[in-house]
Formats: sequence, C-alpha cells, structure tokens
Amino acid sequence: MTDMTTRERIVNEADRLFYERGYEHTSFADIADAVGISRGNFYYHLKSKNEILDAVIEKRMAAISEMLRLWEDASSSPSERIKSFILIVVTNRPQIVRHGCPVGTLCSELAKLGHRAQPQSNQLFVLFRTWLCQQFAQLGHEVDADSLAMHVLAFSQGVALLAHAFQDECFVEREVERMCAWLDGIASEAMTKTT
Amino acid sequence: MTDMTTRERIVNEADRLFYERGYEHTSFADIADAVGISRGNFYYHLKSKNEILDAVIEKRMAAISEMLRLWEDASSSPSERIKSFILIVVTNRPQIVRHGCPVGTLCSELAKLGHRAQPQSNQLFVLFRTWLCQQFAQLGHEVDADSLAMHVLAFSQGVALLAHAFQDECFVEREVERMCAWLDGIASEAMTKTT
DNA sequence: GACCGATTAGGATGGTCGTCCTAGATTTAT
DNA sequence: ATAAATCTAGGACGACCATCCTAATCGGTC
Repeated sequence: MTDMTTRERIVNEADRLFYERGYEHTSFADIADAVGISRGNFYYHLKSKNEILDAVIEKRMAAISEMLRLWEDASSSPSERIKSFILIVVTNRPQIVRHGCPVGTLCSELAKLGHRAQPQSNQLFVLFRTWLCQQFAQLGHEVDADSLAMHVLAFSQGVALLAHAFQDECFVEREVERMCAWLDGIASEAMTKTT
Repeated sequence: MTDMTTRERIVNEADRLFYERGYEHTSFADIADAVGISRGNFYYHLKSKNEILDAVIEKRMAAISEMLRLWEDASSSPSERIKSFILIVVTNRPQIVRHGCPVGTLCSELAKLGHRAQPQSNQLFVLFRTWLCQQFAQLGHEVDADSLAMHVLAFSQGVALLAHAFQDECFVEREVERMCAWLDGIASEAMTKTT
C-alpha cells in the first residue's frame, strides 16, 4: 500500500474509474482527486490520457493472464476450465450488474469512439479467446475450437450487457445454467467421438 | 424530405450521430452542422441535450414497434417470427460491425453514465423482450417464455458486441446458424409436448 | 405597407477539458 | 553541507462544451 509508487496508484485509480464511469467520462481531475495528488503533478508520471489508458490496458492484460494461469493450475480437465470462465459472470455478479463487463464495456466504448487504443483493448478479448480456443481443442474440438470459443465469449458479453442494463442478477444465474448444460453437451459429444 | 420539420431533421441527425459516435461524444455543434442550422437556433426547437435524447429514444421506440408489427404480419408461425429477430444481426451486419447494436450500445453507455434517461432507453430492450416473450408463449413455452426471450436478447447483444469489436462478419453468420438450430430444437420440443 | 408571431443566426457566458509551464519542496548523492 | 536529481503544487493556456440572449429575418394577416 505505502510502498506503491505514485504511478501505480494513478494506474490503479484510473483502472477503477474507467471501469466505473467509462473512459471518456473520467477526467484527469477525477483521477487526481481519487489518488490525492494535484492535477499538475499528473504529467510528471504520465504524459497523456492515452498513456494512462495504455497503462490500464497493460495492467488488465497482466491480471487476466494471471487469472487464466490460476484456472489452468486449479482445474484438471478442459471442460472444468471452460466452466471457470463461464462462472465469472456469476462470481462477479454485483460488479457486472453495476458496471458491466470490464473488458466488454471498454472495448465497446473504444470501438465506438474509433479510438487509437482499440486494437490494444481488443487484445483483452483475444487473451480469453485463444485460451478458450486451447481448452476446446483439448476437449477434442480441434476444428471448431475458435468458433466455440467465440460462442462462449459472446455468451458472457450478452449476459453482462443485459444484466447491466436491467440490473438483474437472477437472469445471470439462469443463463449460466443454460451455458453449463450446453458445455456438458459439447464435452460428452467429444467423448463419444474419441471413444 | 423538404416537408420535414426542422425538429424532425434535428432528431434524425441526432439519431444517426448518437448511433455512429455515441451520445456523449456527439456535441450540439456536430448535430447543428449535420442538419445545416446554427448552434443558436437549436434551442428554439429543443431545450436541452436531454430533450434530444428523449426524442431520439421515442423515435427508435416507434421504429421498433413498427418493425415488430411488420414481422407479425409477414410471418405465420411464432418460430418464424423469432427467426426474424435472430436474423437482424445478419441483415444489419455492416452497420453492426461498424457501430454495434443501436439499442445495446445506447443502453450500455447510458447505464455506465448513470444517465437520467437510462430507464427510457431500457424500454427499447423491453419492447423486444415482451414481443419475444409472446412468441415463445405461443410456441408453447408459457412458463419459461421470458427466460427464453432474454436468452435470445443476450445472444443478439453478445454477437453484436463482439462483431463490433473484432470487425468480424463471418462470426455473425456462424452464431446465427447456431441460434437457429437451437430455436428449431425449442420449437420441436414444444411440438412433441402438445401432440 | 404595417404588423405580429414564428424562425433564424451569431455571439456571450461560465464551466470543464487535456495539456503545459514554472517555481518550490523533497530526496538523494557527493 | 552542498549540489543535483526527483517530485510536487498551482496556475495558465487554448479548445470545446451546453446553454442562454438578443437582434435580425421571414411568413402571413389586416
């Protein structure tokens, strides 16, 4: 806490505020207030708003990579790992209902803005996409692994967006159940093929 | 064209710009430029940006209602009508890839902003939701009609968001195929129950 | 042709934004 | 202790924002 550099504290607060209020709707004054430093001092640590955004995306990239690595270690089977992903929308329900999916809302905003950093933010999706792709391949769905990965990704984004709009937590659970059932179907389908 | 009132022209351009650039990122100057009138003249027709947003939402509500009415007339069976909805993401592919879903991106932005008009924008979703709900009920899924409606809605939002982020048109078609197959399963399931 | 309401244009206002600059404070190295 | 490097605060900047005000123009009516 205390041994965190000012730069890290800025990036942390920016990360939070970008998520809670959106990128464009968060100003330098907001971040400076949250960190507890003056507006002017800001530019000593980060030269522009773009640079903050880049740093935030980089931080999220690292966090996601770490999370995927943990899932890799914790679960033995690929279907269990995929289920770990499906379950994040229910694990993070309160945040999603309040602020949507951190990845989805950022990518959506930057895409609409035609922002310079859109490709970078898309890499957050790509991280999940390739990881899910690997899991489906290990499940025996080598040919349509990417298609299945995108399907799971689309599921999570659709659920997050509607949960956010309607502020509905129950809906999330119903959709997760449906998705888990679908995944079981996919997994057993792969089993019968190999055996 | 010529007999359109200035107010209507303003609302039309605002509708387009809100969709293409987002609500917050569209300024009065942008709309005034697009319509071809001066900034100052603006406030004679609409008192505030909120009022423009309200008018745009109202216009979209009317457009969606009309579209649903047309689907009602064009299709004989409820499953055909639901398919009409599923197919809009492929019909409007180019726009969705460029700007996302008009309803989803607006609701998502207003929800994140905590905007006053968020409930109004949600009514756009509700329009689809209740209509889909009716169709599923007619299909014989009275008890879980709303759950199924939300599922279809989530599908469309997930697909639109990812298509927009990844600028991928092929993905849309694959997901639509998958969804149509799912719908056929739901429909036949209802058939066997009634017969 | 004078009048009046509807419509328009353009500028003024106060606020916020991202950005930059500079002078002071603090820390570190010698 | 002194000098250099690092960090901080606060204000100034130009641009843009939503909003408001006022004077000019237009249409039709008597």
